[in-house]
Amino acid sequence: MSTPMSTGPDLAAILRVATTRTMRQLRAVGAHRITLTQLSAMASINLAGELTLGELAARERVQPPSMTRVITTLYDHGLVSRKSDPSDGRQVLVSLTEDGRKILQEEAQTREAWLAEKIGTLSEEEKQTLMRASDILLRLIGE
Amino acid sequence: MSTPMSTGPDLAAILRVATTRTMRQLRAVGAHRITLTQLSAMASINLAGELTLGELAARERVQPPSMTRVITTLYDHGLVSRKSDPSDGRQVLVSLTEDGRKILQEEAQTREAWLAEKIGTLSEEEKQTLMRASDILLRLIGE
DNA sequence: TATTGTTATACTCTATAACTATA
DNA sequence: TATAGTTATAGAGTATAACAATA
Repeated sequence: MSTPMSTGPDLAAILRVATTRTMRQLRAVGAHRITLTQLSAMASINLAGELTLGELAARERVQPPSMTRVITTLYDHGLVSRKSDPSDGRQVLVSLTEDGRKILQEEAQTREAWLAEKIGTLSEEEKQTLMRASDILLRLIGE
Repeated sequence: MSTPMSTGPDLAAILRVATTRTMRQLRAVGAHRITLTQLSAMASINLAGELTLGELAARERVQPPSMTRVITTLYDHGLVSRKSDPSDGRQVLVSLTEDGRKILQEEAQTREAWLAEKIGTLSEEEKQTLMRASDILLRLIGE
């Protein structure tokens, strides 16, 4: 009979600490043309190709007004395009411009460079643990 | 010969997404008496017992002025105490008050409740994967 | 009426630069 | 002079409430 090693509360606590510190590091590292929040939104748009602002807000786990602000800034910089959904004029369809795709590619790489470098020092088994953990986490919080 | 399954860049990208979404969820969930940033600082103080503001800032991965602000707010609410280090008057030693310890315990629990609940649905193996991943992450970013 | 997104507003989080106090 | 922390200031990130446009 094996004793459970990881209880919910303890694991939740260490996950919170690991998440907070990783996030602060991700925000702080390097000098960039776009912020981490913008990068994250752009990556989601790129993955979907085209999607409504509401759907994007849901995927990014922010409220619609917050996403409106992010998209407005990206639009002003020419990185995303907006258009009314022809079949429902209330909805706004968002996609990346060509510039947006280029910037995303470059910035994602430099933004994640420090992490990728550290990851390079890990064993294959450790990398797979992180990959599996990411999948579990994303499923846990609803995709 | 086995092909490496997880390359640095891909893993860095999925880790970024998982971290960002988990963080937003942690911030958004529930109604609280203290913010997530305050909870995080208080947990670090509690772990150390007593430590300098600079050391706390380093552990929390923020700059000293940011930590000064957090501590000032907590001090105003009576949750931490500050005193000059008797052997070096420049340094400020921070610790939790009795109220602080009580609030920390209660808030940590409710703050992490949604996560702990979701964790409860995981298999023992999945929980251990998350636990190992947290350890790897914390080591990766320097403790 | 209900839904989608925007505007107005405000608070949290964090940083850099300049300053004060102590060593 | 060098170090620890604070003050001043500003920008990023996010939310709620109220509104406008469309369905």
